Amino acid sequence: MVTLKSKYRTQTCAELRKEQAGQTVNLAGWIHRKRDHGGVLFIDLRDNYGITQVVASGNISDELQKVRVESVIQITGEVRWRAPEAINTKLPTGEIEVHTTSWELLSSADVLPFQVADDDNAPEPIRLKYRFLDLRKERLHETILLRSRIIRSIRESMYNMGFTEFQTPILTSSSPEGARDFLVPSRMHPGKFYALPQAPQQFKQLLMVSGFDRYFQIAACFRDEDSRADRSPGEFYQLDLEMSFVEQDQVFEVCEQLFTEVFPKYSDWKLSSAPFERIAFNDAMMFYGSDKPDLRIKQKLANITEIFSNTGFEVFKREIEKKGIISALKWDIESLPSRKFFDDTIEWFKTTSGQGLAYLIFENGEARGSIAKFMNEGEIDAIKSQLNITGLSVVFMGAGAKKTILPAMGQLRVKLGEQFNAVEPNTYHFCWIVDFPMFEEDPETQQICFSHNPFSMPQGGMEALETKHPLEIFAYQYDLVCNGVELSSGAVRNHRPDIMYKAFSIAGYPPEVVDEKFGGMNRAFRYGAPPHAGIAPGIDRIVRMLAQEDNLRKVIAFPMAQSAEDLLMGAPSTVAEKQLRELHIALKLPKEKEKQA
RNA sequence: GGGGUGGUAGUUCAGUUUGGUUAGAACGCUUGCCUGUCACGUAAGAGGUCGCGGGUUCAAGUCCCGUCCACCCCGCCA
Repeated sequence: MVTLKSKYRTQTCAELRKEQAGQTVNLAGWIHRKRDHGGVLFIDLRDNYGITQVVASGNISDELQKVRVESVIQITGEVRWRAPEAINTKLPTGEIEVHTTSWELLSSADVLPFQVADDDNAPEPIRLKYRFLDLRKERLHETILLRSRIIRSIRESMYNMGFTEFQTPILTSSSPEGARDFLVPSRMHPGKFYALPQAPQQFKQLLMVSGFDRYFQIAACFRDEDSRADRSPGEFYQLDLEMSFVEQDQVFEVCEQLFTEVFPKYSDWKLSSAPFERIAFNDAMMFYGSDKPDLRIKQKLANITEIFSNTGFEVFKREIEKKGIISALKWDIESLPSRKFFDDTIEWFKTTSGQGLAYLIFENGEARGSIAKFMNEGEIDAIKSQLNITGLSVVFMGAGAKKTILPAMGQLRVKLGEQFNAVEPNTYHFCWIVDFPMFEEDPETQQICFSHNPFSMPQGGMEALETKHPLEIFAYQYDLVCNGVELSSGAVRNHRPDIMYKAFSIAGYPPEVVDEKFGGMNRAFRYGAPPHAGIAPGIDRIVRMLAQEDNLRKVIAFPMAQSAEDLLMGAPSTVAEKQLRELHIALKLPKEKEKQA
C-alpha cells in the first residue's frame, strides 16, 4: 500500500510496531473505546486498517475524556513500547502505544443509536437508517472489503481468459419477458418511458453480433419484484458474460475455471473440482426434489411408483391413477427416533407443503410404521431391494403429482439433512443443472408454453422443433448450483430467426408477436449472427457464499430494506410538482383506505 | 396479493400464560471517584404515550377487535 502521509496522519492505526518506538507520529481515526483511569486515559483509536492504543494523561486526559466514542480525532504523540505484562496479544499493534502530546477534535459524534464497538443486535431498520455506523463494525466492514477483493479476482480471471469488459446502457427499453421493469419517465418524449435493464441480455447478444468475441461486465440489474433473504429487492449485481462460436461446454469450462480460481483465494473449504457434476433438470427434480439441489447431503429421493402399480393401499392407488408418483426418501439411522419425531415431521410436511407423508421403519428386516399394515410382503420386499435397505432405516413416502410432491420431498430431504447432521461441513459442492425442458403444458388450459427462457436454443435445433413432441424437447439452458443455492443461470442463445419463429409458433405465438417483442434482436440476427452462449453468476450470492453470511444485506454496502426502501437516503420519495409537470405526469394515488386494503 | 413471527427506556430483553401497589435488568447516556486498562472498575442520576386506535373491566403492558410497522416464507422473480 502506498503510504499517504498528511497533516492528519503519518501512519494508519494498524502500522505501528516496536521498531517505531521513540518516533513522534500523527494518527487519526474514530474513538473505538475509552478507558478512563482518572489520571490516565486509554483510547482505542480505529480506522479502516486497525486499532492502536492511545494513552493520555494530565490535562489531555481530562479533555479527551469528554469526547464521545465514535468521534473523529487526530493525535500527535510518541510511540512507546509496552511493558511485557501490558502487551495486548489480540492486537497486531499490541506491543506499542502512543502517548499523546497534543490532539484535535476533527468531528464529534452524537449519542449513538446503537453500539459500534459491541454487537447489540439493533433492529435492521435502525441499522439501515444509520448504515454508515453499521458499516464501521468490524464484521460488516471486513465483508465489504472482501467483496471488493472477490470482484477484483473475478475481473482478473475474466481478463486472463481473454474476455473484454464492456459497459451497457442503464436507460434502455422495457423488455418483454421476465420480471417487472423499473420505469423512468422521459422528459423529452412525453408519455414515453425508459426502463432500467433487468439484465444486459440484449446488449451482450448484440455485442456478439457486432463481432466482439468474449464479453463480460459486472452489471447492475434491476427488477421490480419482492425480496427474499437470498434475493435483494430492486437491484443486484451479476457477472454477465457471453461468448461467440461456443457451445454449452465452453461456457461450463469458463465458469469452472473461474470458480475454482476465485473460491480457493477466499476460503479453505473443500471445493468441487472441474468438471462439475451435471444433472439433468428432470433428474434433479426426481432425485433431489429441487432444481438447485444441495449435494452436500448424500441421500437421494427414489421413485418407487412401480412397486405400487397394483397396490391395495387406497391413497397411493388414487394418486397413481391420477398419473402421480410415489417418491421415497430412505435414511439409514443409528438409533430409532421417538414417535414425536415422526409426528413432528409429518406435521411440518403438512404445513409446509400441504401434502401427506407416510413412513416405514425397517429394523432387523421387519417393516413397521404408519402404513405398514396396508402393504403386502411383495411391496415391502421390493422397497427393501430398491432402496437397498440392510440395517436400521426410516423411509418417508409422499404421493402426488410430480410438480407438487417432489419439491415437498426435496424440502424434507434438506430438513432431515440438517436435523441428522448429514450436511457435509466446510464444503462448496457445485453442480450444473442441464437439459431444461423447452416447453411445458399449462396444467389448466393444456396449452403448450415456454417453460423458461424462450430465447434459448432448443437442443436439436429446427429439426427437433419440426419432428419431436414439444414436451420432449430440451433447451440448451443451464444453472450453476452450489450448496443448494442457484448461483447462475445461462443458455446457448437462439441466434436463428427461423428457429425463433418456429419455437414461438409452437407456444402459440404468431410471427408478429416475435417481431413486436423481439424485433431489435431479430433484425440484428438477419445480418450475420455468430452462434453464442453465456451465463450470469450473481455477484451478491457469490460474496454471500464466501463470506458465509445468511443474508444478502450483509454483503452489500447500502442495501434496501425488504420493502424496497432505502432507509438511509429515503428512497423512494415524493418529488416536486415542477418535476412532475416537466415529465407530464399526473398522480392518481389510491385513497388511504384502498392503500391499506 | 397470502401466511408466520415480533413490536415494553437510545439499544437488547424480562414482565403478558393467571389483569391488581410506583413497569424492571443489562449495555449506552449524564455527573463523580480511580495512573496500566484493553468488554477496565466503581458510586449516584436521568431516561417509558408498554407501536397506534377502539373496546371489556372497579382496574389493561397483560384480555378482545381493528390498524400500522419490521423481519421471514409463499405467490412473483431465469
